[in-house]
Amino acid sequence: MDPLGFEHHDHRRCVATALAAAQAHCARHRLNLTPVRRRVLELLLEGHRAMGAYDILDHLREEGLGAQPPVAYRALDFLVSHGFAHKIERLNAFIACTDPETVHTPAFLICRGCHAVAEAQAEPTRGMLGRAAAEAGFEIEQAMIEALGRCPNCREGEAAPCA
Amino acid sequence: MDPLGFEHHDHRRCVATALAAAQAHCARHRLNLTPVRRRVLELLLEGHRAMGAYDILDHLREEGLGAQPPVAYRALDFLVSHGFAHKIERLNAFIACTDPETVHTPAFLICRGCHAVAEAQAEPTRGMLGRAAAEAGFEIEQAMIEALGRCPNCREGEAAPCA
DNA sequence: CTCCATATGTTATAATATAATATCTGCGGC
DNA sequence: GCCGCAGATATTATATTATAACATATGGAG
Repeated sequence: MDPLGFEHHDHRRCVATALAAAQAHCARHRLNLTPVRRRVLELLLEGHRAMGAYDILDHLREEGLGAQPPVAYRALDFLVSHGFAHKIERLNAFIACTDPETVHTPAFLICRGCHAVAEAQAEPTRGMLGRAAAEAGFEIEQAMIEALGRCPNCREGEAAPCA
Repeated sequence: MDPLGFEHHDHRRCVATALAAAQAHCARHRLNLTPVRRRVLELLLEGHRAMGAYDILDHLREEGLGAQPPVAYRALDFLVSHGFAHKIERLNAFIACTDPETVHTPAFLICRGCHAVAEAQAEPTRGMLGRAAAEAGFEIEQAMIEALGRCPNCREGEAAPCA
């Protein structure tokens, strides 16, 4: 998929590419992409949507990769802390990062129709928020930006039926 | 404290003022500010920080206003849905709104030192996020912006000790 | 007074997350 | 080799956050 959007795409290929990239990144940075961690990332990439820790755990359990919550949470912690995945606080769910190589402040566009989630770039230290923080003397270290709304696909299906 | 900041202030007075304003607002809009709802708002205003639903519930229980989770959650739902309070997703906690009369997109500055939370104004449909959404054809209906960092008071206590 | 809408009370349980402890595994040093 | 350590995993138990479902009360409209 396009990292910014809701468009259709060659999904099998994007999973394989992202997984290979993650593996390469881990090799370069001496990170240990263990089978569980790798599989969780793969599940997130395949799902291509926000998945709960217990959704993940169900898959792991079926595959004999672990049956208890900490297994899923530890793998997710690893992925999140190294930028391979993000947590969507609004949904208590996790999603694969669309661009792990770039340090960025992600913003998420969450469709309330189909529950798809797109990742966008944000720049919290600019704009009104940055100004307000600067005025208050607050130092922003990390920001979470999640927008709820309608994706283009879901907007098509509704529209004004009046008249 | 000033509604937008981390400054000290006449707290007793700000609680009373906000509570009176809420009461007036409810009267004008035919909203039912029942004792539990009113007390929960007062607790949030007094606490002047993000409080968990179960923190609230503890107080209610002590005061004989309700002992089960739904009591707290229902009151919080009322307050949030009418703009008297906000939920901080990042903390799974709730905080009194500093400006219920103005329709706004709040952004929160959460201090990781003292856990104070300040409310700022944001404008999600402008800036990078708005542009990204527009490009993707996504319609933002609601946004949640939560920044983690250090408030001015906590920044003072640290600072570079080198040299 | 009755009906109805709204609010409250209560029980039970769902969903999300972590603490604490034990075990395993690979690997550098000796 | 094998000791000891660091990181990873496994398991048990429990904490924390949230809601479903249903029963009861309360106050105003007709």
